[in-house]
Amino acid sequence: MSAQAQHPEASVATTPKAPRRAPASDAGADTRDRLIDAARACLQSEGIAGVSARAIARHGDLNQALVFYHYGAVEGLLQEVARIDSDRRAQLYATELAAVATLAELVAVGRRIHDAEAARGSTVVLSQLLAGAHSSPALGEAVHGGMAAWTTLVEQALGRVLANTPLASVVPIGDIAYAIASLFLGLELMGGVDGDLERVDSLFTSLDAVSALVDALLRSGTA
Amino acid sequence: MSAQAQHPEASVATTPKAPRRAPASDAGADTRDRLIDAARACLQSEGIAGVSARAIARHGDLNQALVFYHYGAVEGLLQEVARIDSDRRAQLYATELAAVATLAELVAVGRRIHDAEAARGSTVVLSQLLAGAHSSPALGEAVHGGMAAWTTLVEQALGRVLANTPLASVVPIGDIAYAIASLFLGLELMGGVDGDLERVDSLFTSLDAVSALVDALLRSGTA
DNA sequence: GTCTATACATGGATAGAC
DNA sequence: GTCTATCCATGTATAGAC
Repeated sequence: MSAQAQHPEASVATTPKAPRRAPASDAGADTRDRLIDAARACLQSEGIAGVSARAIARHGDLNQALVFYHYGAVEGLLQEVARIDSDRRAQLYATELAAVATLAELVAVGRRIHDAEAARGSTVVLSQLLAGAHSSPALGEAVHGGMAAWTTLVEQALGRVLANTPLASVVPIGDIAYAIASLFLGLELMGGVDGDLERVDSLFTSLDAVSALVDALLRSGTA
Repeated sequence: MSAQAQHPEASVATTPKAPRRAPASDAGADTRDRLIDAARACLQSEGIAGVSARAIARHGDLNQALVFYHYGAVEGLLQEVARIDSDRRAQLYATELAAVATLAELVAVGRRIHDAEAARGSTVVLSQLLAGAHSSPALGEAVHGGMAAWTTLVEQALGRVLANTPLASVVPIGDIAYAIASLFLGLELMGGVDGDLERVDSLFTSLDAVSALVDALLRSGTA
């Protein structure tokens, strides 16, 4: 994904050139959207190793040069994808998790989100971006924000679930939230390889039963 | 990572050419080992997106053409890396998990394995291979075997832990084992991005406490 | 803002010398 | 079995026309 670097680096971008990122202005906004979508599609079907300005352009029937005009380089575009997806995800999770008050509900929301994200293919995109982030600090930074927001939201929901419960002071909520977020990621990666769609479904069904049990125990231990 | 494919495909490899895989014979065995090591190092420091025959050669001070002579193509070499690492991992896990009889021991083994694998960098390699596997069925196949073996070993250990326990008939061992394996993977990916080494340590410490508690409950519920 | 054309670099893969 | 040299495909990035 990288060749040379005869770019003048991060100069101040004097006047009309190299809008390192979206100029925020009106015109070309549609093209930028199409570039984002194309990059996502490319990431999804070719993987991070198959991404290039030309490959992205193909996926959106766009001109290869537009990547450089609007984002300076392929990586700039990928960073933008990471940011946008992070925001969308944060909003989705915030909405879904807002009403969660029991473990069973948390599991149900987890399944719903997983199914929706898997169907949309956005977890594939995320895992590919994460793999790419390993060798690109800037991309890593762009992805990291989204992960942190994710973990925080799960943490808050967990806090609500366990509030006024004997477990509240025992269970390390931050750790568990981190584990849950990691588990989500791992499930996607595993699923991408073994192609076993029923596995995750079975897992969630098991968690349904277990969470209902724990909820009952919690209610009896509190009240 | 791919350009053209003017390779005669998987012909029968008449006589002296294109030993699609390691000829198993003596000579050149050392070179093959060095190629494997170089590929691993390359995967680790450049990521799947930065892997190429030339990049691999650089990492091992080898000649680029050797990749094609010994493995037919870059992907063949990566598949070999996946297989070898899978075998090593399966052996390590089998040894470590053999003595596990309680949840606390399982957690302790989990921490030890995670630390060892993280220190060695082999989880980074695995996650990069997994990302690459998404767009390469053959590589996916090579990686999948290792994951399955992994899950199976955890499953067997869990079975032993819960044997003669009220939970044995309630807990879906296969699902939990799959979740544990996924969690391992996810933790590595997360860690690669947020660079927070203490997080996982903290998580394992929490799990130590929880597992000890559950073990006590199990023992009192059985005996 | 978008396109075509083009420079230059890198990578896959092979032939042939050693 | 390993190396050098080489061909050709692909990719990055820019210049300049529209």
